[in-house]
Amino acid sequence: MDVHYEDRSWSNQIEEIEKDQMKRSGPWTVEEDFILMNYITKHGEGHWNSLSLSAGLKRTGKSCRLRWLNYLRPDVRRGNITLQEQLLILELHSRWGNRWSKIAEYLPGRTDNEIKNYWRTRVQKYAKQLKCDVNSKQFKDTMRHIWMPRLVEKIQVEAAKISSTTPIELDNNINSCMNVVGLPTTGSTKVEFGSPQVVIDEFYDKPEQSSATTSSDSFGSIEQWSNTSNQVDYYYNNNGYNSVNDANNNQEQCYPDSLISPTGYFSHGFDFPDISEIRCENQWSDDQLAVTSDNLWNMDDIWFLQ
DNA sequence: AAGCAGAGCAACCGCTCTCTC
DNA sequence: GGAGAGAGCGGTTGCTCTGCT
Repeated sequence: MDVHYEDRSWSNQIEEIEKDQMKRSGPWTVEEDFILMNYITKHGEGHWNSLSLSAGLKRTGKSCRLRWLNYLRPDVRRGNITLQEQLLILELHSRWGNRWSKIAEYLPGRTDNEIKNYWRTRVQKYAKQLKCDVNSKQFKDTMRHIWMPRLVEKIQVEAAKISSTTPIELDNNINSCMNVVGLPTTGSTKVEFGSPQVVIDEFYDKPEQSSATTSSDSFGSIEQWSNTSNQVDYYYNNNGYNSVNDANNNQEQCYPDSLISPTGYFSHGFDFPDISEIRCENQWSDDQLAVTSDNLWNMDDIWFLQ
């Protein structure tokens, strides 16, 4: 809906301009979504202010951009944050803090807004329950020593379930596989089903002794290989990596400079510390530790904390 | 059934960064 | 190098939904 001011009288033009400047706010309507999607499909994204005007939307360019990026983009993934994604968020947040967009880069389809909301609603709530600051050492310790092992354990259980019941047809069902493990779908991703080992790696050197099957699609590739370890290892790599020698397979592997895992969960192995010690140190009660969302700290899990 | 509280999430705001002229 | 516009990012707000009393 192009507006040609030059075809009208001055008063009409001014009226039109004033009308354009009365920007709408609040929830987007289906019609507005449709207009925005149509316009971007035809003309592409960018230049949001002029896009808004040209498309005939009474929204600010910023608002259009946000709506597109967080909601209308075809590759936006909606729905529950998976266990793997939760683990990833905790890990990456411990490295980068509130760099939501950077964290979002590692969770394809998730937006920075969504991750930020997750952090604020779930993680900060949990910190509140523990009566400690989300940035405190106390809370970071809980994350590292209690929450993350718990997540890893749950991921292991899920992985075991998958391998013991239905073999996954990697070639035919790549997207659902990615959904099951909740792994990034960009770059090359390796997932070991049936054992706790899950590897996310874009430039990972394949262990020579492992037998692997690989499938790929437009999003990347996924590789399955035989079990050699009971550890859960998450290896990340991206551009600008450094190398770490892997003692297990005596082979050099590449790790990104920016992704040396601060918590250790995404490095080689991890330790399960004495939880009672941490609890004692921080004087946390069962109630404090047991009550939270995400089904991670329900009452059934109290045994774990004891 | 009504009222209330809390959770979840979409959208907005303000600041900063980047790019262009 | 500086100004202005556009874009991006993180923090905050406010609306809606759900569950509890």
